[in-house]
Amino acid sequence: MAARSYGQYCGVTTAVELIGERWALLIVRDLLVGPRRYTDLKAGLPRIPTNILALRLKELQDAGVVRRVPLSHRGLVYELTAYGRQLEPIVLALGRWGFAAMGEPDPDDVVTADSLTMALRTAFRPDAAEALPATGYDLHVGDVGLRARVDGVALAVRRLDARERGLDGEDVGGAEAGSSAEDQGPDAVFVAGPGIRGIISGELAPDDALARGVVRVPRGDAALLGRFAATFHIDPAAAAA
Amino acid sequence: MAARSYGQYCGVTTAVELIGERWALLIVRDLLVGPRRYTDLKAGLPRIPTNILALRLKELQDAGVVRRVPLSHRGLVYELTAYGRQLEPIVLALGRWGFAAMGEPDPDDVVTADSLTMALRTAFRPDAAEALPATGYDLHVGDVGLRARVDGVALAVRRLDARERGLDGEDVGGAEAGSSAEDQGPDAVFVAGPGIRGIISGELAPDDALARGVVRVPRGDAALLGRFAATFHIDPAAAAA
DNA sequence: CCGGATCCGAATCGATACTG
DNA sequence: CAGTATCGATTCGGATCCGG
Repeated sequence: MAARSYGQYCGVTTAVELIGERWALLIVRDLLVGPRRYTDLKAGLPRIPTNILALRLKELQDAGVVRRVPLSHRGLVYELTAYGRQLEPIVLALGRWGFAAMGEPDPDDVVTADSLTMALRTAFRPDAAEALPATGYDLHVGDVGLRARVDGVALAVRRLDARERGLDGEDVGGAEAGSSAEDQGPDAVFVAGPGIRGIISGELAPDDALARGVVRVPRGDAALLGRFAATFHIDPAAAAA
Repeated sequence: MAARSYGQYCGVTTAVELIGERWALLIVRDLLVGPRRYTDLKAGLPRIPTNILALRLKELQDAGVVRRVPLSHRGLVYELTAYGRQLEPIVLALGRWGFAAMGEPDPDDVVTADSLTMALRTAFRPDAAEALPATGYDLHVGDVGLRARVDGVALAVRRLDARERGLDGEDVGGAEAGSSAEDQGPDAVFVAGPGIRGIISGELAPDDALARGVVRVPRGDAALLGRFAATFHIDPAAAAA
């Protein structure tokens, strides 16, 4: 028996031996959003030591959770195996559970695109979305920008690139440059804000104005905020505040 | 920010900070079966260092997951708070996930009463049980003895005490001494066996005969084995072997 | 830049001994 | 029973370095 084994023949014990080491489940969280290169993972986990990231990736491969895929062109990505993808409901449930214990963010806590994407998936209520017309939302939290498209019971979240994020500060909703062909612009744009922070579990405060928070719905009506709240299970009172 | 924090404002990160330390989730697993004293936990986690157990219990209390309750008579127990109990579906799902990766037990792996109880809860299919008449099963794995009573969609598992476990070796099913008033004796008695090992994720092999495994249904018919397999989602072929 | 490997001090874990 | 105290063994964190 390995020296560091828990010494029990049990499913929970086995699971914890596979994905219970420090940082491992956060790597899985980011890979649940999509395949990622080594550097992407490092950027998404700013405080992970590089040797630990390399070690965990090896261990997760040995565990059959992660696969290393060379890219046709050059470079390589890590992606979850089918077995690893089975962790999705568990990670989402853990996120929901942990969310309830979250207080105010520490001043130098960070919100990453992948953690925010998973937070949206966590909060998404397909049953609430099903009754509504398809809607797109842009979310800006710190320097992360995401576009969430809700359509029937489906949720699609993608990152906004630098051009699309160009619309910040006071002219939110004005610029339209970045919208790509297959993906119409958002029906609403949210910036930081306490209500948003509530659901998407993230607020980054690079400047004071943003820290105090704003929720703006520049291209739709205020009812969109309520729809957003219902779809993502925000406390509407907090969102309205 | 604490030096050891992951530095992210995210539900998953928060959850992992609360219950991601080594041994923590296994303490939660055992407490999901019921309140336990310090020495019970130590016995259920044979390889945990005592200082780590003490430290984790403090951390879990600070996290609001565990509560320390003085006993009226003397001594004290640890129990989960309502927030801690919300981890049950997550721990069960993790157990199911880890179960799929379990190979043969290491020779000195151990099966504890609490891990076995949680394994039964993990494998239990209320929908399969619902159609069946109420049935009791006694399970003997190594020196752990449990009585599982399946009734409608409910599953109740309790430990057999030393007297009740007295029926081992060749005279399994013979002795009836220990059955208490409110809890009729079992309809079937299972001893170790490969099929059993399959579901309940446990085999301890104190002697060779037991290691090779036996499945016996002394007081019912063989159909009980199939019923057990369905209710706890065993591979019937493996169970029959 | 990407994908790590290496080195070293700091923090944590594990084993054992001891105590109210 | 319910833990502390101590100390060596591991692991983690931070920084630097390296080959493609």
